[in-house]
Amino acid sequence: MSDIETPIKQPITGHDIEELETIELLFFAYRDFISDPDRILQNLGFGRAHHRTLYFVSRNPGMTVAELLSILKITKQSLARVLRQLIDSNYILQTEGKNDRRKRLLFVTEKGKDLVLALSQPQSNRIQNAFEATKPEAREQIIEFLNTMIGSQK
Amino acid sequence: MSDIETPIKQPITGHDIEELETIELLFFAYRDFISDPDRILQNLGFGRAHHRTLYFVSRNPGMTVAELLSILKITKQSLARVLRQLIDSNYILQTEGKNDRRKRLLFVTEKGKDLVLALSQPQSNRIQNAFEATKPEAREQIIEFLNTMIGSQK
DNA sequence: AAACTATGTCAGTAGTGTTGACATAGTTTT
DNA sequence: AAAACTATGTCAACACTACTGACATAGTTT
Repeated sequence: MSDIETPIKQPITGHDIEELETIELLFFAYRDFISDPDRILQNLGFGRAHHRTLYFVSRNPGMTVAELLSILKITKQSLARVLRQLIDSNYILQTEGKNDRRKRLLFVTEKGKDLVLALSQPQSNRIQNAFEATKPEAREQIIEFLNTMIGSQK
Repeated sequence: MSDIETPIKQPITGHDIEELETIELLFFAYRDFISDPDRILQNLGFGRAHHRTLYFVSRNPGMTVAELLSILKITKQSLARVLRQLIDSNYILQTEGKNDRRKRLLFVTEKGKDLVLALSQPQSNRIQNAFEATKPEAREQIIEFLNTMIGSQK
């Protein structure tokens, strides 16, 4: 029982030390990557969810609410507030589907497009700098690495 | 004025299209990367903040609360709740600093170590798979890429 | 007409984060 | 020794993002 309260004084490590260090790297990289647009969003009273929504709609004009939900992997109720705010403040607009009038097709407005570009700019710059710090041949490999990180694990 | 309500029907793009695509890739990669341990945490009633706390303490045994705060970049009050829960449920323990008795040195317990390893395992596997999908020479470049992503932007 | 689909909304709750204020113990400076 | 500073902890109030479950409406498919 004293066993349970013994402090482990050595850093956790193991055979997969390189992977552990990469976990850390990913945490820091993502934290800082996301911090750039956060500052802009704060002035607008928006959060990260607004950013993501705006981003994916801008990249997939005319996408439906259901498609957006499946990309973001959040619930309808979580998206609802965010989407409402973006529509009410004229960053996004909805049109009825032509074939299926139940569907709401999502588009960014000019205002929305401007915001997306402003939000993405610091992130683009950050990525560009990071690409420039590596060999040109490495880009493809980095993209491959990230692609393999995606999806459910076998 | 009708201008403001014009839907933008073309996907946002630009000269930095590769960077835009990488933004997306990073979003998906991080989302899925973090989803593995999320499932384990849920069963314990913990969240991501618990994971991060446990992780950094395990990697830096004897770190102080202040050091942990500056790594996580959150406020003392945010950490307090999480740290209290981890201490109360015996995953982390505190000892007084030897030189400075105001400081609280943080350690994981055996129980804490076991949990960290369980949480990190799927992430390690994911990273390992991703590394294996790339050329061996690319590892170094990927790490360099991630490192350059970190920090405040010039 | 019935069943299903896409979307929207209501109410309640959880986790993580914030700010500001204040308390206590211990250390450093004067 | 008193004053100032530091490390930590805690209280209250609040914001954002997510969740679940239930229900409503309009439109489509069977």
